[in-house]
Amino acid sequence: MADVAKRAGVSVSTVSRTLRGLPTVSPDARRRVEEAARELSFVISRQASGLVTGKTGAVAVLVPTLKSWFVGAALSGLGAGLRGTGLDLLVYSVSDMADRAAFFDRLPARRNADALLVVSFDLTADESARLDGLGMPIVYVSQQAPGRASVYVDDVMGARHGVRHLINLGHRRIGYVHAARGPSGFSFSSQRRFLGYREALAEAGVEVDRRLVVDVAASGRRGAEEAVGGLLGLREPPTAIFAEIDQVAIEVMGVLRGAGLDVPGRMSVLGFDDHEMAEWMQLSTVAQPAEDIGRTAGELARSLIDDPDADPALHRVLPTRLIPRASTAPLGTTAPLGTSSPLPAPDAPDGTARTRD
Amino acid sequence: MADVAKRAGVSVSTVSRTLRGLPTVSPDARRRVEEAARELSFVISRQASGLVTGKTGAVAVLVPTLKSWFVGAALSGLGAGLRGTGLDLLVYSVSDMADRAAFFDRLPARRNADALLVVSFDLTADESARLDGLGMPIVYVSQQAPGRASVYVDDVMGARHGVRHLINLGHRRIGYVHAARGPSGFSFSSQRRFLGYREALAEAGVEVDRRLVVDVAASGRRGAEEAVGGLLGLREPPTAIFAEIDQVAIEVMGVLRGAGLDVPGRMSVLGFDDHEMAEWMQLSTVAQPAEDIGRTAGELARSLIDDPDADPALHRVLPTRLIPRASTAPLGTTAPLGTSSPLPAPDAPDGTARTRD
DNA sequence: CGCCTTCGTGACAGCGCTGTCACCGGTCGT
DNA sequence: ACGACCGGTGACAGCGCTGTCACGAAGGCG
Repeated sequence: MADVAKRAGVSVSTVSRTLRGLPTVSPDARRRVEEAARELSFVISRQASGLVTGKTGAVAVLVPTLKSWFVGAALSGLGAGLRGTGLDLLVYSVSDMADRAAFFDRLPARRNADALLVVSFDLTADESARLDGLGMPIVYVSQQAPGRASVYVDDVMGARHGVRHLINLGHRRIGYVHAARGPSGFSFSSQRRFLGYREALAEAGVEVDRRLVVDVAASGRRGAEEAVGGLLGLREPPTAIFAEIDQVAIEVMGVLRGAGLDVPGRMSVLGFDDHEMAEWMQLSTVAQPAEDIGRTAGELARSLIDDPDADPALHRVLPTRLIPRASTAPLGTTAPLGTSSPLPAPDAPDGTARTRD
Repeated sequence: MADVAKRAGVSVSTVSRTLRGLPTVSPDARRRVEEAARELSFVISRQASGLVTGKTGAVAVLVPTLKSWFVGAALSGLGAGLRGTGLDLLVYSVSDMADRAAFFDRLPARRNADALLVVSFDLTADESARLDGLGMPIVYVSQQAPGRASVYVDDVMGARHGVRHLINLGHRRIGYVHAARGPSGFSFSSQRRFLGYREALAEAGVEVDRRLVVDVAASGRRGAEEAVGGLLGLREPPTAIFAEIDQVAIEVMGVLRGAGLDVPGRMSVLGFDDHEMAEWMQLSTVAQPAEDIGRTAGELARSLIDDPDADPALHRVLPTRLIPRASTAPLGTTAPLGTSSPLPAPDAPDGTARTRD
């Protein structure tokens, strides 16, 4: 910085003021400083400025994994939301138990970020208390925390709309497939989606049949085969299946088609998420705006950082959106064997939205 | 830190030494300091220590997107590789052109990280030069840069093995589907995989038929339909299709099955990546160890940071691995309509590896 | 024309650490 | 028994910035 000052013929104070965009700099000095800074490709050291301002210029985000579609999309939106704010993104991916203990023991985010975002992370009471003691703004993403800022999607409503869509198509026996995920995250959405399923059935006067509710035990094909097998083995099998997440829905579709059952002719399948793959597979699904969630969380974090008086317990609930594609159809429709889109010259309209609610 | 010192009854110097793990601290003092630090939940401020040591304690990673399976997996591995080193992970996701210009103009990573990892990012000459002038260690991931450390997979060999697998199954007319991705990344792998395809054919004495090589223009089903339609419309259509990436392979499978063509009975399909979805879909593929790539990159970065004498141009080439699943089969096999795994009680062995090379 | 205000600027302390140096007591070698 | 040595410790400067204060010059006012 001293170099820049010398080159521009001003003091370091003026350089600092210029580079921070303070108004009390003459146009002439400003120009000279900017030029000198460019020539020396000088950038301010966050470390040094942070030392005195007490700000780090970064937000930390704690995620249970980086290999999930949702986390990737949320981070992507978060990055977009932070752009132009000068805030950097510090990612702590904490999956196994050893990492986890280390993270909560050392709390490396402390003092190294201005805010912490916690994404889909199932916290123990101890961990939660530890974060509360952190003394920095926290935003919970895809989960709720009492008294803390949160951004999440209305999973209950989403699931209700999804199931209602199936009901409107004439389905009454609707299977539900829980996604058994690790112990580390996502349980908030999981519970709420199932609640929405039950509410939609109740609303339609359909009783919940526990035999129609199954778990995908393991990840991978095996679990889906067992779950679907269980459902099909019932005396009264379902005519539609609602899966908690798209991944499971896609596995279910694969298993059904592999067994020669046409989707949606013989079985409608509905997912939740709008995973990128859902479109490729023509899966009807309840979309959650993962990027918007990230972006919103970023904005919330920023307001918490900039404005100490901001309500630290602000909740933002984002809407879901039903996207009917070709994996759901009215009850009783029996499509030709094989599925919707023929080739090479498609002789049917594109499979999207073949019905409406 | 002064608080900790007071509480432990020692000087700040001793606290600093203890917390940094220097050996010249008596066991007694060490214990007292650690206790005091825990009680006050004190963590060292990277800002302040960085100011004097010149290290930031973070590595920056530049990615073209966060919504790609590969990037997620690589970051995940990177995180694992960095764990225990005390290095934090700073993520710069730069996709659109405006961001990009801003990033390379301001180079925010400068002085805020000890090393920069550049993942699958197609750089212009100017950008490349700008990074070279950064004066910090750089590791290129999933791409090569002359004179710079790089970690990548042997795409050529991977594609060769994949195509050889198809050839060993008796296929001779093998289609190739390019994945048209954005301008921002992945072109390195793209070129190399196609090269491997051609090499494998040459090796087997099969001439490359340009009509068998198609592009998926848009993302989404539409592009795949056109590509597959083009292939099937040929006088001599292929009997197998090799897709540059799993995403495209899965779309291709969906289109084929949607058109009533059995996979692999009528058409074998092979992908590249081993996207998580590939297993769910029983897609044969050439796996690239995305997490290992990330981990290796992290190790490389660390060695570059710790050891100034380390070769800044070290290349690490990781192997691919062919994973035959149920989407490829010997030429001439005609499976029953519908695919491999029946239900509820599977009466055939699991579809994995129905043949070997 | 002298006074007060405003604007632009420079000097300087100090943010929380680390590296260096000096120092002190005890142990070892001769 | 004496100096050399070493493990353990504290004092202190200084890393690169920012915030505060003081100051001179220019402009506005009575």
